[in-house]
Amino acid sequence: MASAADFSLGTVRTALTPQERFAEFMQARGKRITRQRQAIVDHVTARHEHFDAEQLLAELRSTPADAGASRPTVYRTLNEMVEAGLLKKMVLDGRAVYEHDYGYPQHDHLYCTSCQQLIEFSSEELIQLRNAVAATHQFRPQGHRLIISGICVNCRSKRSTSRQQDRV
Amino acid sequence: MASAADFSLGTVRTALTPQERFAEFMQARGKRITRQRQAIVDHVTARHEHFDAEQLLAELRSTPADAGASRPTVYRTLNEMVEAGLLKKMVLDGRAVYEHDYGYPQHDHLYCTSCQQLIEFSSEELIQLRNAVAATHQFRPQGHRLIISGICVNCRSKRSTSRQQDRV
DNA sequence: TTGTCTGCAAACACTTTGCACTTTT
DNA sequence: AAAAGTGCAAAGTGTTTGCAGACAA
Repeated sequence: MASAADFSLGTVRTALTPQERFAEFMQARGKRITRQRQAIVDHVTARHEHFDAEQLLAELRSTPADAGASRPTVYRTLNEMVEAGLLKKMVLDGRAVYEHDYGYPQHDHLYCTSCQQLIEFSSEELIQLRNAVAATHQFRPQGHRLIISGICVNCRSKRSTSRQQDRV
Repeated sequence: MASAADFSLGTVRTALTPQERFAEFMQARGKRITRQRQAIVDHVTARHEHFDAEQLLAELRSTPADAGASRPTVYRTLNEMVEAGLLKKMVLDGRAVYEHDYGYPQHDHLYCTSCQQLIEFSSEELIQLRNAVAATHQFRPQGHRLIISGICVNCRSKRSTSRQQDRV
């Protein structure tokens, strides 16, 4: 049977396309690649922004080509994509927000509480800090999530006009 | 009118007790200190662990002295306590978890995905890292949240017996 | 053909809200 | 007495699930 780990071309680049990886993951557990699942994976793969389930659902519906998918199917498929390692899920203001994970380097976020924009950043120091802290507590780290909330440049300037600002 | 900021005794220590601060906050906006609100604030203040709304509700109900409070009142009061700066709220696995904020130094968490335990830690370096990153993006930081998930010492040892491990 | 999917509607967990009655100030 | 609070039941979110018909392998 084929294995994704057999290849290793350089740094973060991965051997399989997200679609291939998904197919492999699904096949491995006897799940099928249906029209809906394919449409969802393709659509998500085509864009690199953060998004939530309802957004995706709406976009799929407005797409002429693929006939879209129902809400349950969208939610089910997003979960499968997270399990497959294609997407990473985070919870913001009560709803799940997804971002690409497969083939992307580890990173964290700046979250603008005024316009809800997520800005990515990576920090090698943070990883080291994380490992050091974990070691101190004899804790085995599996992952982490840092969200720095505040006001982004855009909102800082137009802040004077309309009252912005929300919870942290 | 009285102001909490008039005092400033030393480092992290605060002048008013949580109860006093809450009372001041409420008075300032014409809200009353009812039996229920008092019971909730007292109960929460008496313990320093992390907790969620349902837990608190159950504890209040099982407490003989105060007759407890209804679910809506518990939720309403928790929100008020967060607004008053007494509690900090974070969302974990779908529900809100609260911890003391007033008079406590900034800290972050290690989260055991096996037993759901939260372990606190503080890191001055993290604050600096945060500010440096924010500065790079001309972002005005208002707060941050770092959660390192993994397996705690206890679960690491008893891990062999029953299969643990969950999502990040 | 067989077993997995889909979509619908209903169920869910957590949290908030409308409203009549109660309580604090 | 006046204003704000409480509790109940109901409404809301966002997300999941049972099930009968639809479809991929």
